[in-house]
Amino acid sequence: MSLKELARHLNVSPATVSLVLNNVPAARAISKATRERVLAAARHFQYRPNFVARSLRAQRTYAVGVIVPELSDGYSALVLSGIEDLLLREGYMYLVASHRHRPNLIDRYPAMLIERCVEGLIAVDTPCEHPLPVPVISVSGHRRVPGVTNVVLNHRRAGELALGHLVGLGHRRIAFIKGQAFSSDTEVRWEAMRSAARRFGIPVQPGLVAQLEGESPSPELGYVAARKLLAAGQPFTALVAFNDISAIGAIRAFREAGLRVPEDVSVVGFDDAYAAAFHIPALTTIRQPLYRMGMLAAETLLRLIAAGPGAQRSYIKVEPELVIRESTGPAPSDQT
Amino acid sequence: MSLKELARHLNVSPATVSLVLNNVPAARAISKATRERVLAAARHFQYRPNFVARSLRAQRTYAVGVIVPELSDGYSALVLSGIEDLLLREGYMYLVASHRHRPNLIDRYPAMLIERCVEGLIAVDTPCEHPLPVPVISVSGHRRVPGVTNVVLNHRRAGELALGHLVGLGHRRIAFIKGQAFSSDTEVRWEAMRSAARRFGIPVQPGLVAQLEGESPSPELGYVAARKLLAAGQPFTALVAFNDISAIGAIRAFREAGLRVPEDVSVVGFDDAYAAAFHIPALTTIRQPLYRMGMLAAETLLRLIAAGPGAQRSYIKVEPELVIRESTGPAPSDQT
DNA sequence: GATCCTCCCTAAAACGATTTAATAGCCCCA
DNA sequence: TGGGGCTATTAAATCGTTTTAGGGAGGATC
Repeated sequence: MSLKELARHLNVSPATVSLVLNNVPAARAISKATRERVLAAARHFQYRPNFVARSLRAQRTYAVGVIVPELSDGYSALVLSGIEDLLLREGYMYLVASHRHRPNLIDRYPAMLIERCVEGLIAVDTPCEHPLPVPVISVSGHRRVPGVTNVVLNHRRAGELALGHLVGLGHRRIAFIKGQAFSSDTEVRWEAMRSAARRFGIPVQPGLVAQLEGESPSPELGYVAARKLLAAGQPFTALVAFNDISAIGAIRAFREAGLRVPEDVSVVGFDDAYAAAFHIPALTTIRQPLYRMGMLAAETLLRLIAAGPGAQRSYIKVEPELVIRESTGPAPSDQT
Repeated sequence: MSLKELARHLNVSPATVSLVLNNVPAARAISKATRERVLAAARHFQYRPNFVARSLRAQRTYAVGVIVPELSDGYSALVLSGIEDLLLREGYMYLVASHRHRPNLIDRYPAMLIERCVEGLIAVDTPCEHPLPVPVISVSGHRRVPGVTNVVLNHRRAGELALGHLVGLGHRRIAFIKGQAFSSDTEVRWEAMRSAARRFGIPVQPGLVAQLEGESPSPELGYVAARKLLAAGQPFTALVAFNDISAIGAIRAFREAGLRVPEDVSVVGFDDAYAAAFHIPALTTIRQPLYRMGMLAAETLLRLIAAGPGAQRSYIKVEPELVIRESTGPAPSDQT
């Protein structure tokens, strides 16, 4: 039932009904009797305003778009939870699109969402190169692009936490698994690790660095990378993995090679995904406040939408946290 | 830039522009010269039709709503991936809402989505009791509700696969972890297990049945349930868990109790989530084709939308698959 | 020169709301 | 009796499209 029909039924004009139902200041001019008649009828017919019509008129959709690489990788899902909670609380909803790292989709999805008249965009671990006609928040984006606000982890601190922990346990020969080239955090995190290593006086040997390759969100990639590290033959007593998932894969590779974790090799993950706490051994990891990052992104986006184009910071920083569990331990004394 | 402005710029009527751009049959009546002029201008100004206006006019939004309990639980995310792939391919987008099992949200979200003019709804592992004015697909729904089509697993077969595998390995004392009361599959799966046990002549002892309690999507719940089973003191050599996540928690509990998996206890999971293959030990599990279930749900929904109200089946069944990995093995001979 | 095509295009009415300026009725007062 | 000031309501424009019925121009036909 439309507002017009409701008005006809009541023998008043659509304007009257609209004024009353929206309870705008101008509605004080409507007599109390009419007001109540309208409200009663609306209730009786369960009138619900048509959202599309209203959006058209008001030029507001109360919708934002979210672009993620992959829904089922733990990382995006957690950020998304934070985004969702904040958005729904504020009366917004969101459209999701996951591009699975396909470059044509990474280009097309922002355009598609904007065509759907979203009021803003949140890109999670997804590069956004081109300025867009709506405010954009990039979670884990690091490039300075006009109109884009980046929500980033304090990676310098993250590097310190990870390496500080290992160095404190006596490790000196530390291997690394870098993220995939397409992951927004890869470069920044790698730089942070290198610089932390420098500060701790730990050498970073080329033979002790592997990189994740491929797009699957499974531990397989970490497994493959760890096997490469083992194959390289250069001894190490600890590994810092790009994320928890790859850490889990690496642990499996170590185990198959007869190495115990943490007795022979300590492993530090990253993210603190659900899986981390309940893996065997439970993962020591650098926690990213992913849920909070999602909330922060959404909150900032709504603020930018409300403020109109213009004012925005380019960086919002959140702090990592070291979570010590079972996958790290003292460096073995019989270093070979 | 709107169609109207474009028309003014070209000195033609909006109707002409619309006809040409939509390339409708009636556009053949527009002279080739005009047609090309319009197309060129549209390209030049990068004209994009306003989706909201078009939706209002056509009374179509090409959007559907998806309701899930939780985004970050592996299960929903996989189903969602399937849903997304099919929807986007067909030019649809979707709005997500996750209710985290809160009853008021389970009631409100369908209404909210319908108010947003979605053309249909997919409920994943979420009860939908009331008939709604749009077609609804329920993934893992089992109740027969008018207007709701259920996409379900062949649970009878799933029970056979799980118990058949264990019985084949010599297990007779088998423990179970049932799902939470709120999970749509809990009852059906439990019935399937009981009936399979009956067919295999395996007794189902009350002391060997625990139930997941709580809403966290972490393995914690399985851990707690397994500890209850251990505390009950009744011996068992195998466990069938409600899902992979709880199986992982259970394995941790067994390990803490000094039991080896699979040497002392075999564990069968359910779902075949990403975590299953890379857990240590890798999980033997009953695979649900979650991605395909999502696709199937979306495909069916679009078909129902196209067909208009009326015709729909109430059940669509998919088949489970036994995936044998490391968490199951021969029953220990020294049964106590 | 009236009639009838054909060809090309447009006016106008939707879709369902919101909002602004205007109006109709009424009372009061000079 | 005319105007001023209320109060209660509404007409009409608007948002940006789509679609249908129809109109005008020009040439062919009778």
